[in-house]
Amino acid sequence: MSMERELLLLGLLQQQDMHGYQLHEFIERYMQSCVDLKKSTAYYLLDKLAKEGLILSSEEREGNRPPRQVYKLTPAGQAHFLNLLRQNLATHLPARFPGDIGLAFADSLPLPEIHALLQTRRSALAEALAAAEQTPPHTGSLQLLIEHQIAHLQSELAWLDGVIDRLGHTKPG
Amino acid sequence: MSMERELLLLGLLQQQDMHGYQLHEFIERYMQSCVDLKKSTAYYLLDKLAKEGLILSSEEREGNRPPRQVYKLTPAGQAHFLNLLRQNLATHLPARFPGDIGLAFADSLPLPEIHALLQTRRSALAEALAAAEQTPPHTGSLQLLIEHQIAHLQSELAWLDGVIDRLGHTKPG
DNA sequence: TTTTCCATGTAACTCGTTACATGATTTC
DNA sequence: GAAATCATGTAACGAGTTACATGGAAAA
Repeated sequence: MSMERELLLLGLLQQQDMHGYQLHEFIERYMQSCVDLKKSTAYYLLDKLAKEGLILSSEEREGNRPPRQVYKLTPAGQAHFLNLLRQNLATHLPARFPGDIGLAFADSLPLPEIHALLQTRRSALAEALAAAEQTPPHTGSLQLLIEHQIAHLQSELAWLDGVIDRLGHTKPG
Repeated sequence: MSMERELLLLGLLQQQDMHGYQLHEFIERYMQSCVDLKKSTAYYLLDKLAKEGLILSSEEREGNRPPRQVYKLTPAGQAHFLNLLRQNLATHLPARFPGDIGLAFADSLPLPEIHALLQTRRSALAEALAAAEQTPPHTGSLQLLIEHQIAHLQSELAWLDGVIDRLGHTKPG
């Protein structure tokens, strides 16, 4: 499993014991900006971490709800978490921009069409930025992620505007 | 196959007929900022595109070199390419930041250590930026990708500096 | 009463990577 | 003569997704 997903699950469990459903819900709600983790994948990974001895599960039940597997870090898990964390903090992972591929081939379309298409992209981007800016403030480190997202989207928007601006006065190749 | 990889291969072949080795080399050299495509994967995908009738292969040989499969777009491939291109240009694909996961859990380490680790990350980031800035200018649209990369890395660096700055005067939670 | 929520999981599948195999050819 | 380059491919593997199955409880 990728080091990010591993770090994510161990990190959340290090803050608080949780069951799979709960973990997935939290990630979807508050961390969709940095990870995308499907429900089945979450369960699968928790199983795996348990088999590796990094977390322990214990069955709990509350009222008449379905029983849940609550996970907690083992000492080995805690140590592993800290190592992953150090590695993650010390590393810069370059981001990829799949949207650039289209730009690389934009010459294949007539200028007015490129312009219209990029305007559509711009709208989507601006909307994402507005959504991020309206996110209510969060506690501690989660707030950091939101601010990062905003800073990034602002930079993207400025860049895209520059591209659109220059579209008009390009010499045909 | 993901729409980006498909667009990438069709787009390159639309500009010029090429064989697998050549395609892979070009991508590695000039487009590593937006895609990572392994050699075997390139061959595999070309096969697949051929089976789908989007490209045609013909064997060529030059001197005593090993024979090569040179690919060219079919009319269907050309049409498909244009559709993918339109879709790509009109869409904003949100970027993910796996480096944020570590930040979300940074409270688990003592402040001086976080500081040191983030300084290491900063160095790597600054180096990537310097490398991007020293890239010799390219023709047409490829230049766009480089400029995007630079703008993005500058924004990332500014943000990271802000984070490091604020590290000192955080109240312990 | 139908839908949504809680809670977990399995089986089949796709995508992509790794590692390996081949073999001639040019460069050191 | 050894290493790197050109050129293609296969087989095995791994990670992750999709679609599905289950079943009670709460909400509409």
